[in-house]
Amino acid sequence: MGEVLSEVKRGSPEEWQRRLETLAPELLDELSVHKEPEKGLPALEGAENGVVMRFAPNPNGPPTLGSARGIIVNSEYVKKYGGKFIIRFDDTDPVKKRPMPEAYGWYLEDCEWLDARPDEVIIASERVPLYYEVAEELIRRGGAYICRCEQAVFKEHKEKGIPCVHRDQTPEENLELWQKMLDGGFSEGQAVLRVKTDMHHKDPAIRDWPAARIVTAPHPMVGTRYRVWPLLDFESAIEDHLLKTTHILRGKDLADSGARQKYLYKQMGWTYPRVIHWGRIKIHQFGSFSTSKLRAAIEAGEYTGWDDPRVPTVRAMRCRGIRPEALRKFMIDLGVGETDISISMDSIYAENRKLIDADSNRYFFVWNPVALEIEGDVPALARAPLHPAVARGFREIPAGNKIFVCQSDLAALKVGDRVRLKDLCNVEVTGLEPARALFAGREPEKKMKIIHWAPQNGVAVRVLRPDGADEGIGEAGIADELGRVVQFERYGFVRINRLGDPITAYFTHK
RNA sequence: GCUCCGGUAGUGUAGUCCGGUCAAUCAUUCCGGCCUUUCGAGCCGAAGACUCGGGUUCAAAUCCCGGCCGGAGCACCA
Repeated sequence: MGEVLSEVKRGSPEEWQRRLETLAPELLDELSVHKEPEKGLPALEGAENGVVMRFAPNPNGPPTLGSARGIIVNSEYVKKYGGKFIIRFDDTDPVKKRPMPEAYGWYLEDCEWLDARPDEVIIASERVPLYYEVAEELIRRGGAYICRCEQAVFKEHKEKGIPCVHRDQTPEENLELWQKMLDGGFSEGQAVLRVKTDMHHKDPAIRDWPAARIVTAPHPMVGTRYRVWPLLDFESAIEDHLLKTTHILRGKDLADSGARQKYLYKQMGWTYPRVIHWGRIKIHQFGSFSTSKLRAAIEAGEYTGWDDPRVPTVRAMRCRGIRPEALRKFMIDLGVGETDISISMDSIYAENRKLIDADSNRYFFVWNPVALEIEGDVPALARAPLHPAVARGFREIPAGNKIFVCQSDLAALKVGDRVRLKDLCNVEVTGLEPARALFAGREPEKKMKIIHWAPQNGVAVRVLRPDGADEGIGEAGIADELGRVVQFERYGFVRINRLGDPITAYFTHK
């Protein structure tokens, strides 16, 4: 080996290249081929013949940006490999994660908007009998038992790794107790269905886990039809089998579910889907978002609703003029890493800006307006392009000797300064309190500071931002842009959401 | 406490499985400059990273061991 290497060292690279050319030219080609990074999502193993994937939210509020990631990535894989994309509502807790009846539709709407229309929609609360069937079969096979330990007692058993007395009940006894649970022979907390795993499993989180419990409170969708409700691991395990799910994308918080559910799969003779975990996502501008916390804040009146621009929901993004394509591209670029990530809205904004810039008409909006009197021959009408680069025509803005400018622009000026009023004329400042100026020519001059302005009879505009609100005056044409995204020059992009006095716009981004 | 999973520029991300093409990709952000009748767009340029320590090897971001840091689970929540 050492000999070979010292020989290699003696030759020049060029010499070796020549030798390689004669020996194996095909290897040389290989050298110059740079592995192109695969665009989009990483390949899924075992996806060659199509996939069945599901996104399984609890409908206790509308989709957030976190949900959007799940919707987009799952649906994108289905687009990529063919197959089926399923939305499954895991709404099996009538109390602690009480579903919101409206939220089911909200999810479907937002999926549609995100270009992720599901091929199938499943609602767990409508399929409880299916879970009962599996429960009974599992009991018959000796894979589950009715545990009547008090919660705290079982917890101790679990920590110490010792089975409780109920673990040895025969299937017949368990079947009888199960029936008693269903029939109302037990009250809440008195009995629970437990899946047998291994009380000596080294990870305590895996030991005999609960599969179903008694809840007597009415469920918002099915009322009091059921008094025994499955827990997530049980419901989800069964559904994934019934739906023939091939790949599960699962948050790291559910990382133990696979290990737990595999005991059930083994007992039932089912094949477990492939699982990919991903980390938690946080957004700088919003922090982490839990639907329940949001719900509480909205109910407390801290926000105007689920589409308040300060809130990280898909509907809020929609109202702010974020395009679904921007969200898709962004989420797909994130990939499916297991690390927890903390991202900035700036990246989404940058993506969105590329999409909306060419389509957005430009308008003047003056925030914190201050009146400016101009002496001289100011044109009565300004003609400004709707877009600086795309020929889409012009907007006409009444001007004249009295207009409005931003207080902050005025504050940066002093008497004697010359400034360009965009698309109108030049002026020379002659006074500040009150603000006065003198007409100073119509032709633009190089290097002159340029500010925008608003007409005396403009429309009142209120911009709601994630970080507050701005009020001011805009040109009248803004009223023609309801529902569209426009750019307020030198301010940023906004979506015109409501006409009226004032017109309400949601801030999109700079 | 027990168990599991991560750690590449400010933020994300590619590369890690199968060590050499990596003086490490792309995006975003930031900073210069140009251009522009917007502080938008565009163009040019710059800066910026392999968690640490050992080991294996001719060669380590990549393999092994240990430390540190971070996250998660151990609910009759999802």
